[in-house]
Amino acid sequence: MSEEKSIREIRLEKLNKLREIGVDPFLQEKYDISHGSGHILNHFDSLQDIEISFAGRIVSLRIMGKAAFAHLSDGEGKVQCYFKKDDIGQLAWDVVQLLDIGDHLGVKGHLFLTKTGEKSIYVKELSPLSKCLNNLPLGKEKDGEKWYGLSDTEQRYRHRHLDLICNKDVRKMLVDRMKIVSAVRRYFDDIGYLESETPVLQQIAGGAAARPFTAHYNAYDLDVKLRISLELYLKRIICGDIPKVYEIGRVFRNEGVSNRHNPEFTMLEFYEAYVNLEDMMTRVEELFKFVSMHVFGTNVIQTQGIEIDFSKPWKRVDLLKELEERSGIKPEELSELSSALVAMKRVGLPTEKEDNLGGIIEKLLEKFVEPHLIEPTFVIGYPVETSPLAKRDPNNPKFTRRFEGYIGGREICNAFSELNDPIDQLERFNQQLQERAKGDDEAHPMDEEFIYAMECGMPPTGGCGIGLDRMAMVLTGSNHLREVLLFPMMKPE
RNA sequence: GAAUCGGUAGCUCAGCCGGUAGAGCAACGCCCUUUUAAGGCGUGGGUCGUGGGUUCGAAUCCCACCCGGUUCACCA
Repeated sequence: MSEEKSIREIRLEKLNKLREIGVDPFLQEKYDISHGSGHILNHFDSLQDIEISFAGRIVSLRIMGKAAFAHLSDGEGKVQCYFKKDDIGQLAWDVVQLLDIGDHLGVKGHLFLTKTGEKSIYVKELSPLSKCLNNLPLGKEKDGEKWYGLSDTEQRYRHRHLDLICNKDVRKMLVDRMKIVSAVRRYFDDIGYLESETPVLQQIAGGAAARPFTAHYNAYDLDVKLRISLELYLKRIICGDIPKVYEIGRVFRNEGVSNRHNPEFTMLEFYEAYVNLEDMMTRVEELFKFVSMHVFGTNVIQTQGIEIDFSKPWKRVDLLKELEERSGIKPEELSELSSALVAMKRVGLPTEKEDNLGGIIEKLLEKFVEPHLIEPTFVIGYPVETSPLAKRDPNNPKFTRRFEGYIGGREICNAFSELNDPIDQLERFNQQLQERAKGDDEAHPMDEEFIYAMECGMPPTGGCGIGLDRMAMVLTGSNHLREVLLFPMMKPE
């Protein structure tokens, strides 16, 4: 307000001056780049005597009388450029005076070493490629130590482009995440899976226990929900005799935000006919190994202070046995609701809200077992009440042929031998409806079309779901889901 | 939803036992033809998250609210 001229106004004036001398940065459509920053710095010696053209954002600028230095960043890395008035001429020198940190610039010249030994471009020609109208929070650093930058978390998430420009480690993590998703696709494509795209707008949001978002479709005057999982549609594709299918897609759950939760997140689900639970374990093992190798070039990654070698098979444990080992509660105690409640009380957990045996078992699992599942582990055999879409275990019909995979104490995947018996599936849905009637608004809804598809014949099938964001967290060693989400959910300012 | 910490210049922060604001970087001007956290001299820039209250006087104390971080709860 009281400021004579804002930075934006000053920069607009510079833009106009550039236009007056016939150098309009916004008229440029392209710039031929001979080498990227990595190539220039890594192959510096062999690039001597060659004309180099390079382009990037000005991230530092030092004008000294009749010469100037700037660092240009192409995102991957930055290269210093040297401008000397006598060599570039008056017009180009005038242009240099009108440059700012944040502008994009193209340069042509040859490589040389400065007095202090920095690999640099001796510029002969330059070409402004865009004008930055704002003051960018670009920090300075020396010897790896950083003095300034953008560190306010709120600003970083609200203005992610600034975060990407200013924070190299942030950029790397988000780029790694993109590469992870790409590698996941390649894994499934290579082994003959077909990628599908199923509806996001659904009338019955099933496949998981979660509150959905709702929307309204005007043309049909119809209330619709945003999907909470991919499962039921993908299994209908299996029923249509496409035997290997996967989808990577955004799902939406109307729940809170935390370190490990965002209302929209990316789910990977894959289904394969004629295979079972054990085959799904192999798939998960192979997938993590493949992705780790293709993104990081190694089977061994560091996450949360531990080292994980994905060339080794994951540990396999039985849910009830592991629970007994960690809590002392015997499997027999968990065969009836009444005895389970007694056991739960004995180990010091509140029992008031519990009226579901499966729910109790999962709660005990969460408290006693999950924190210990540091190395990659499959926990096998989940209760039938909380697994309405999984085949029963023939040896113990109160449990299912289902497993969850854990790394670093965090749930990574959920898989089962898919229930393909339509009679049983209908019963399970009816049980879920009873739960819903009792007030559980996350109980699974009835989906008659899904039942119909199954009645037409569904082959035995193995299926698995993986939260890709959580997978990216593990592989990048991040403690926060938001660090691997480009634009996490934020309340309006 | 609960506890707790925070919101001061474009950025990173200081000031907070009440006396209406400071630093570094960024910006502007001048000098400087191999600098690199370039340097030297000078200049400008803030409704101190929002709204109330206490007070002669509030960035500072009190209350409410907004936004964010962390931990917990919820999320099978």
